[in-house]
Amino acid sequence: MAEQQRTRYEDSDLYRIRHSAAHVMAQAVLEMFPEAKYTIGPPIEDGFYYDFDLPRPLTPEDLEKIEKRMRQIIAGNHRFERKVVSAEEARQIFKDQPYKLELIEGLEKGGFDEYGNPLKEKVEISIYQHDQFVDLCRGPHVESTRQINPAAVKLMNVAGAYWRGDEKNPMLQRIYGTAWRTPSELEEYLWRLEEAKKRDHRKLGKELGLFYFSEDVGPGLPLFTPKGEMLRHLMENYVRETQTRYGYEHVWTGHLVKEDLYRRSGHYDNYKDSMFPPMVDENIVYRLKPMNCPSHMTLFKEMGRHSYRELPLRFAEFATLYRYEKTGELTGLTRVRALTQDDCHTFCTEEQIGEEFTLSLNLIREVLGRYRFTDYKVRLSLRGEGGKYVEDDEKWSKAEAALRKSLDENGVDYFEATGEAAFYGPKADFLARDVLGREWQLSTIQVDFIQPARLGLTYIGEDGQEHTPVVLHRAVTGTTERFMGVIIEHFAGAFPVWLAPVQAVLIPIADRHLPYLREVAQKLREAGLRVEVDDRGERMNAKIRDAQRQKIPYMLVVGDQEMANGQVALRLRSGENPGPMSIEAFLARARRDIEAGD
RNA sequence: GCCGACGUAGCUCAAUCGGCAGAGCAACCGCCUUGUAAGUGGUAGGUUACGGGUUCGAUUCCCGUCGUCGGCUCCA
Repeated sequence: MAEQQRTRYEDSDLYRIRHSAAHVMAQAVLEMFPEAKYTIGPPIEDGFYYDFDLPRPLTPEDLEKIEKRMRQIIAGNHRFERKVVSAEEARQIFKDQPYKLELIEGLEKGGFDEYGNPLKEKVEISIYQHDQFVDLCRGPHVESTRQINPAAVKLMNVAGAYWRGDEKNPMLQRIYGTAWRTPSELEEYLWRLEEAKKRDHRKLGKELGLFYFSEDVGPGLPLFTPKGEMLRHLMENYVRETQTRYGYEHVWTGHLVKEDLYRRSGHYDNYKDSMFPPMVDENIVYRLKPMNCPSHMTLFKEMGRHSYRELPLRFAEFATLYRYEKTGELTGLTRVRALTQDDCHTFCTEEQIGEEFTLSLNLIREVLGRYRFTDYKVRLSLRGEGGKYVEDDEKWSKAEAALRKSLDENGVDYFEATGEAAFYGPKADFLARDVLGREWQLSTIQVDFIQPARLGLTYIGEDGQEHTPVVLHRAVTGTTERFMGVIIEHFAGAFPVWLAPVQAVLIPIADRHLPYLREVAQKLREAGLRVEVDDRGERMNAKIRDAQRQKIPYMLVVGDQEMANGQVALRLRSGENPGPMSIEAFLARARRDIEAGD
């Protein structure tokens, strides 16, 4: 996990190129819409954007025109001139630009950057001008528009975005663009996008016949086919067995909970809008369970008085939760309304936090490794400004100190992010990169000093007195649905043998081989393999083609020779052809591959 | 929820100006009995997402609803 020593993005050529391209784009847009109000336009990963307040929605044809005009501006070889100005001068320059005036006010008042984050140093107000276009900007830029390669710039799409990212603010139009040093870099980036599209789990999920969504059932509520459910089962079973080996115990706490419990835990105030609407029976109000912590804590309480000798107590559950995500937030399996968490709550003493953290960490490392996620980083998510965090400075600093200590003692490299904590405590979040370099938040370990006290949890300590336990919240793969989406894309649908819903398909060359094949299939099933016999009235070639497209790890072809010798001819989805071998030899090979995680 | 685009057969996509909705694959029924990525003939498949409006006539134009996609916001 060691961070490579390299130039920060902010100091790179690419950053300057993209930042400058954003200015050029803003110029082109302002020429097209002189009454446009322009706001901010920073470089981002792989490109840049600029937000505008425009008199009408942009069309794809507009983008083409803007892009064309950008190339002309670039060809003009205009210098980027930086100038430091006073707030007063800045206000004069941007007198018709209300968003810029708001930014100037922010800069003047002790300094906030364009994202609204407070700046540490006193800020100097600077403007950049090229050609006829002036922008309030900290820089840096390239020296001249000529340093932007016009053949390596492309406008991508238009999207809505709230001014300053606040949904109470007006909606602006954001144009996304990408810019690179050379056309071949641009080509490679576009290829990467294409590749990502091919791996899209929504597309592959349908092609591989794993899951569907239906308007009849409802948005964000996936339906899993037999193959999809097999995959779920394999995923959950693997984590379950691993957890058991690590000393976690599984509990089950159902799907409905009295709303009152969530009022006491604090979830109601924070999340009532993203819970499904209440179900009322006489005068009792129930909710579909959106999280497990209060249920697990209640179970802890109901199990009677706890001695310190019983701790740590680790309650794990594969619980399907229901969250009323806003319709616009739903995306395939990665954001659904019915989600199955591999959740765990560890009840322990303050002294045990370190050990329990290490246990969770080792579990997470093992599981992510098995799924071939080797590149991940850890984010220490801390509380930020704003009202959602429970007020109790002492408990927060204790939790934060405990988490930091655990991370340090385990030699984990981490970076910090304020405002990313849960309302009840800080988190260590694991962000894994998939083979295409995209980042996913998967595992999490959270330290909670708040909820156990709120819900009145106690144990009897060595001193005979009541104490409040600490709760560690922990998830490994996060949710089955989302993780399935991620691994579909990570493996491009070609799951390792241990995860493949169908591990082998048996293909006869002619119908007369079918009885023998069925015998072989039975043997393989008895040995624990998931196999299918392809007995359709198709030719072998067509069956191989279909098996390839289903990304089935092993194709076992049988003709007269194999049948005579009690063999199968193995073909792999890679196209490799190890050829005829005995059933035992094939089983040995399959066992080896499963063990190795291939 | 907000901004924008989109919604035609199970899938991928056609349909000129508003004039009888079409192809490939898949499915089904035959024939072929096959040696490592599509053998071949035929059949069937549609309230053009849903509801309303304009029109002699709507897949096409207008309005609304639902859903999907790209973002924003949110993510216990």
